[in-house]
Amino acid sequence: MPTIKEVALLAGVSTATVSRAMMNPQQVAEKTRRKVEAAIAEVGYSPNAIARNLRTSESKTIVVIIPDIENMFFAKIVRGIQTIAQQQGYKVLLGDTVHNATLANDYLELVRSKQADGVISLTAELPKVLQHGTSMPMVMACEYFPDFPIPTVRIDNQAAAYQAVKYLLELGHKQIAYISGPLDNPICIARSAGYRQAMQEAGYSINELAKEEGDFSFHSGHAAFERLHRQYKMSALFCFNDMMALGAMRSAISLGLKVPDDLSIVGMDDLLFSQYTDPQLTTIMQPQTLIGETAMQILIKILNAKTVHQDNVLQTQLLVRSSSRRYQKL
Amino acid sequence: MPTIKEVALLAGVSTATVSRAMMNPQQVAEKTRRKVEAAIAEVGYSPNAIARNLRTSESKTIVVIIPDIENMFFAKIVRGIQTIAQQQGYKVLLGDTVHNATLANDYLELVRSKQADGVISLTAELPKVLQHGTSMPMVMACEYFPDFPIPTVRIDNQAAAYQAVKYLLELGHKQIAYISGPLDNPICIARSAGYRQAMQEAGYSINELAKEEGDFSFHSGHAAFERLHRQYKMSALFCFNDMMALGAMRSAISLGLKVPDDLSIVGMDDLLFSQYTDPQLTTIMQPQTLIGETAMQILIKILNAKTVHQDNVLQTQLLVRSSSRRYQKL
DNA sequence: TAAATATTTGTAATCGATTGCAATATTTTC
DNA sequence: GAAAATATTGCAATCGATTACAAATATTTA
Repeated sequence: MPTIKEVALLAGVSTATVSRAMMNPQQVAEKTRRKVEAAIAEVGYSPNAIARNLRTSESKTIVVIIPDIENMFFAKIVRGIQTIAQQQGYKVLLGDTVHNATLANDYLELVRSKQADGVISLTAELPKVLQHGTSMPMVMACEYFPDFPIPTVRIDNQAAAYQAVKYLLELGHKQIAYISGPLDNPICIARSAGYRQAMQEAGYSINELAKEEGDFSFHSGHAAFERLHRQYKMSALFCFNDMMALGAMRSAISLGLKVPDDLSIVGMDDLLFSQYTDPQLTTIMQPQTLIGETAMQILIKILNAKTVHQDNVLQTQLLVRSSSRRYQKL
Repeated sequence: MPTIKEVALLAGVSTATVSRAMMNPQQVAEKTRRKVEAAIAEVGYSPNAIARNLRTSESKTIVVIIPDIENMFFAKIVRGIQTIAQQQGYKVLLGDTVHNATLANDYLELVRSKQADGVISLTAELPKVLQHGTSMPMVMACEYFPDFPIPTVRIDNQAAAYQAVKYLLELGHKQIAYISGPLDNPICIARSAGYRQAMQEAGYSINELAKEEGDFSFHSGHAAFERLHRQYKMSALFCFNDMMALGAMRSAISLGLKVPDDLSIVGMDDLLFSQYTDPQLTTIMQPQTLIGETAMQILIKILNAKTVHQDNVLQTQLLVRSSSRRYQKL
């Protein structure tokens, strides 16, 4: 790999001039610049970004930490991030943690070690960060830590769950079960609270058997429904995300239930596929692209001005499709 | 951010010793090492990887270039790559190109500029590489350049398509249409050849109207089928991937067709969802995890030994499910 | 034409680590 | 206890760029 020195030699100038010809073309004379450019082309020079970053201590790169690349929910968010990043000249690198906090730390390491300027985390599985505090430029999207003040972009999880359950109640359902994500996850705690709020407002008591835990994956939704079906008689089901809702729906159908006649299902997210399954999935839509765009905009502000932005809460919307219907006695 | 100097000062040793205490603990005395470790902990030191990489000129990071993060096909491949990478101490960064060759080049730049040691490309949209030749450590997976000898992991695309179409022919279908990906894409060219091979072997001529072009996305499959349906009367459809097959299936159903009674559909890939749609999708399975694992293993060999490995062709398998059935006169 | 000013270029320090070599300290051997 | 062998440490060069500052050159002004 040719270095700046070889270019300088060939062009008959100093390395400083070569560097300037690339970084601030206007401050080097037309003629010299052309010589430099020719030399660059001739040797096929490409600057060593490592050396440059070491000197300038910025990499114009940000890292997005994703808990599970197989969950389609994150795809659109990433696209939103990319759109803004590209406009502002930032590269976006994705790190898939496979739900593994150690791996997440490896990606944070990229920022600590100056290989990236900031992080957007789509996962809350970040143990060490908490200990070191919020020292690095970082934005959380979707997930959040209730007690640490990291800038966050998210929805009102409790209100969204409340809306979903309220909708089912208004359809006349009384036995409403739900499939949660990991129980210790803040957004799941908030959504559970929304469920309870709606049920209690309607005067119904909370049955512990009406709840099962999943991990947001299709398979966990499938398995959770099988357990639910054995332990609790329900006419409606609310799932904390669409992947699990789709899994539960498949499970219900293969257990001989008709959706929505025997079981109404409401999910959350609004995935690409959710409107194309049979039946089409009723769901609480999250503005995925907007979440990504907003997160990146906030991160850029932090990087530029060190401004600390707080919670951004975006709107959700109930999309009624054909996986839910009015309650009917069986 | 504390540097190695501050650690050295605090521990009362030289920076060299601190460095060695981290890189080769066995060559520094027990007592000194403990002093250093204590100092590191006290100031919260974390080595600047940029500086380290500059000196060692390796980053223990590889980049995976993905054409479209919304296409679930790539998720499992990425997982396969990660599994092996992690075992070997490599970090994996993903770059989503959104089908954009310029962005792809940005990611290749990471390797040229020594921020990453190598690339696995899951896309063939890499114009500049061709000009510069295959100078960097690189493996292609799934896609390939027919004329440039980059180490590749892939399936036999022609044989796979042949197998799919042959299967439909054996079911008695004669009017078999197909939805291709981008027509200039090498794997699409190979799959088209497989289609033609099967049709011609069976003694059928090729009807140009039996073909439509998509871009591997769900929506393009949906749109392509609407065009096909207007221009060609078919009893069976082969799609070059599952995303398009699922889109086409939805389109067919919403046009009032029964699958598989009126139309048999065969896809390719075997996505997570493919076995859970209604009807379940018959497809040619690609060994996604294995593709990823193999690609990473080859890349590691290249990085270590500079060995040049050639084409690796992996096995596919026809998975017969309920979206296809024997031809029946209507 | 000389002085003043502006433009262009070069010199050398710097970013934060790693590492070859030399210097020093410790242990072993006789 | 001295010499030899070995283990530990430090000095200083180095990786490949950027950039403050100074020096050289070109341009304008009087």
